Amino acid sequence: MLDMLTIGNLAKKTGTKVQTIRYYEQIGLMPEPERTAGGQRRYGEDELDRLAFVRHARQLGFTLEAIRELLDLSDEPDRSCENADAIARRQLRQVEQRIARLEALRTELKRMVRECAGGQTADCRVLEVLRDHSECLTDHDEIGA
Amino acid sequence: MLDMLTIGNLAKKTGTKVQTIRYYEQIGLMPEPERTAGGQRRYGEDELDRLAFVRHARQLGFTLEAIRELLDLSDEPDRSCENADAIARRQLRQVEQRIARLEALRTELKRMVRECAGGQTADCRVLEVLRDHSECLTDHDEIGA
DNA sequence: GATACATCCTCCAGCTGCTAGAGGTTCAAG
DNA sequence: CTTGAACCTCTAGCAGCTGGAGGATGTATC
Repeated sequence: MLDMLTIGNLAKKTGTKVQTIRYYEQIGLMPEPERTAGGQRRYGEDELDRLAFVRHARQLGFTLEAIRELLDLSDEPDRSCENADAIARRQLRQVEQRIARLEALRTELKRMVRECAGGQTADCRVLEVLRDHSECLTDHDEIGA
Repeated sequence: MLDMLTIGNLAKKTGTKVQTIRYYEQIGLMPEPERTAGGQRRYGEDELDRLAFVRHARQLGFTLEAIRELLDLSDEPDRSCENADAIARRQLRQVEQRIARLEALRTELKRMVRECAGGQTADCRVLEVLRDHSECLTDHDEIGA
């Protein structure tokens, strides 16, 4: 019980909010930790490592579902790492698609901003381009990032 | 009443889902349209233009809040277009930040995938990197896209 | 022991931007 | 006049958290 962390300290060490940790527990991404007699959570090294893993994967843009898979794989050290590799490749593909899409947006936004002469909204290029899709040069058909 | 559109036809013309149009009405982004005696929505040109504007701005990644501002500006043709310009610039900055961030992720993911030798999960580079943040070369501190 | 007060607890609601479904009504064509 | 597609309202759900209310606990100090 010496090196046990409160949820607040665990949060600090991993750069996570307290509520987020409880949320991860609720959805089964983090295990139910030990509790004090009074019902407060206490965490050990294992949980610290696990949460660090989760956070790091989140920073790399993995979904919680993908992280769940990675954690499961990580728990079975004898299996082939094919699966983990596939998940990472999939993530890489998604990131590349998002970059391509955002680059198209950037082009269009830059053009809008560049052409704005700064007069009245009646002649604003920004608003005009938004009004008339046919003025766009790039493809940006899907919505979202 | 001749050239009035049903919600379904408006949806088709703008590439929007019917529910989404009703949602936009609910949050005040689209006006309450005329109704038939039986209570069905009927749309005219103005609404078609407005929805096209909204959809186009969404495709360019503007938030609904930003779109609301742009629509308000668009309704006041005499005012300076400074504000519209500022909104577009802000959007451009955000897109550029997201690109920079995703590029850092791409670098890291590529490295992970490249180094994976295809053995067992115990030695998997993908999992190892996720476990140990210090192995990362790039900054990717914020979460999300 | 008593007290103070930071931190913890659970539960619930809300964020963005839609999307889906249940259960019922209206419209237009034949 | 009947059929059937499209419409209506209402509610709930998705990801991934975040915040707050209202109350209990843990620890330091007196």
